[in-house]
This record gives sequence, C-alpha cells and structure tokens, in this order.
Amino acid sequence: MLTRNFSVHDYDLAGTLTSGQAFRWRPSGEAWEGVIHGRWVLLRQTSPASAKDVDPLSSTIEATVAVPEKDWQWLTDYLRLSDDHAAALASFPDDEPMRAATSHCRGLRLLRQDPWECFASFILSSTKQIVQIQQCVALLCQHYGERIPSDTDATAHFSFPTADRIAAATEAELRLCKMGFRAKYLLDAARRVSSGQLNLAALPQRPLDEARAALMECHGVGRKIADCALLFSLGFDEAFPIDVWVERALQRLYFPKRRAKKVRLERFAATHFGPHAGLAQQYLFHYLRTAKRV
DNA sequence: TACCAGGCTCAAA
DNA sequence: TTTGAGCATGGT
Repeated sequence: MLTRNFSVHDYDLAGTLTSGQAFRWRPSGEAWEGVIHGRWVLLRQTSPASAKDVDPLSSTIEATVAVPEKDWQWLTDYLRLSDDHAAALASFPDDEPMRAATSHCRGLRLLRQDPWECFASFILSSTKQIVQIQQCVALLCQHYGERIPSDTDATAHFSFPTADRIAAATEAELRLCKMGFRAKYLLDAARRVSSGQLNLAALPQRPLDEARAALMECHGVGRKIADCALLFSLGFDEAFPIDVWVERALQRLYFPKRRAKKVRLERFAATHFGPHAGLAQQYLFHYLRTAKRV
C-alpha cells in the first residue's frame, strides 16, 4: 500500500513539522515532504467539509510512500498519533501564559524521531538559526546518507547517515557540510555511538538524570542539546529544553520583574509544568516565535 | 556593517 | 561560582 489515511483530532501537522523539533521537512504544494527512518514520505492534512455535525478539530493526514508498506506503525509512532493529547493539555498549569500559548498554537504536537538523527541534528543546532540547521542537515544527508526512492525522483532524497558512517569521516570532511566548529562535536558523538560507548537505545529505560548525563558525556553536548534528544526522540516527556527563546519566554511571562538565572528557571520548569513539561515547553517556544506580540 | 541564531567550552576573576 | 570571549556560518 502506497497511501494510507489517518484520522486525527486537534493535530496541526504544519505547525508541528515546522516547530523546530525536526529539520528534514519541506513544503511540497499543500503537503510536506520528508524522510522517516530511511523512507521518503509525503504528508498531507485535509479538513472535513464544513458541516454542522462535523467536529471542526477532526481531520485526516494522508501519507504517501514510494515503496509499498504493510505495517504503518513507524508513522503512528513518529507522529505520536496514539497520544492522549487532551490529557496532556489538561495537565498543564492553569495560568495565563499557558492559556495564551495553547490557544495560539492549537494542535501543536511532539514528534518521536529516530534518536541518533535527533541527537546529531541538535548537536549541529548550537547558535544556528533553524533554516541554517536544515541546510546543514541536508548537506550531511547528501554527503553521507544513502539515496532513497521517492515518488518522482525529480530531486534526490537521502537517508540520515548512520553514526558508523559519520564516525568514519574526518573533521575536515564534515566541515564541508558547513557545520563549522560543531564538526568535532558531531564526530565525537558518532564515535561514541558507533563504538557502543553510548547506547542510545538503552536510555529510555534509565532515569531522566542518568540519561541526560550519559548524553552530556559527549564533547559539545550540554543540558539543552541533551534535553532536546530526550524529549524529541527518547520518550522523556518531562524533559524541558531551555534555549534562548524559552529562556526569554520564561523570563518575560513568569519572572517579569526580576532577572532569573538559568538554574532558577530550570528548577521552576521542573516543578511548574507537570508530567508533560516538554510539550508545554514546545508551546511556549512556538508561541514566542510565531505570535506577533507576547 | 552590525547583530543574532533551539550552545558549549574554557580560562580568568 | 560567575562571567565573558571565542567558535563558523549565513540571514536580516
């Protein structure tokens, strides 16, 4: 089967794919083109024709692949279609910033990406704009990924390179992908994963603090990058990455009168936002980046 | 031209 | 413990 429809509720596909958690999605007309676990995928969201008895939040995500699939669980997992989104929203603190963010970014969701791809991508993210991260990741895939089939083949598509493949490269070679000083960081992480010194697949079974510490053993990986990998790929829904945008949001919305240090914000986030703090964080991030005035 | 970007390391105070 | 320079690169 090359195409399958998924019924969804309160799901903003475009907002989710462009909210800075994944870097390989490109618009293709009304649809979105990307690569998930080495498969080329085209996703299109369609809303039902307006009618009184139709839930306005219900819609369909149509997925098209290039190679026939029997089992689509990989896509259900990636898009987290089985999540109880209403319960997650209900767990958020009932305060004005969260009400504004959830109202403005209706249907925003978390993705569950491949751990290595997610970790490597965020290693490349430091002091880069999202557009630049996308360009850098695309170059990395072109140089070190495997070419994969798509529906048109008008443009080449590539898988995300394995840690083994990147570990076999040199820092100078990686720098050709415009990653600058991050090349040595990516190489260090790839070597640790490739050698088995860092076992990403085992991290979900460990406590949050231990999993974070394991990732931060990699040179160039601090708490922010580790938390992104934990939240967007390893199933730690309580992880709360604090980057410049989220720090700005927390400062402006929760500590407007006095400047709070990063450690203070981390402690606040760990207790204030509940078991789905990571999703709350994504709402604040996307809200601040897309709202005209906050 | 100047500033900034989903940061982090390292040295100096 | 805290602070700030430096790191590559490209967009605005």
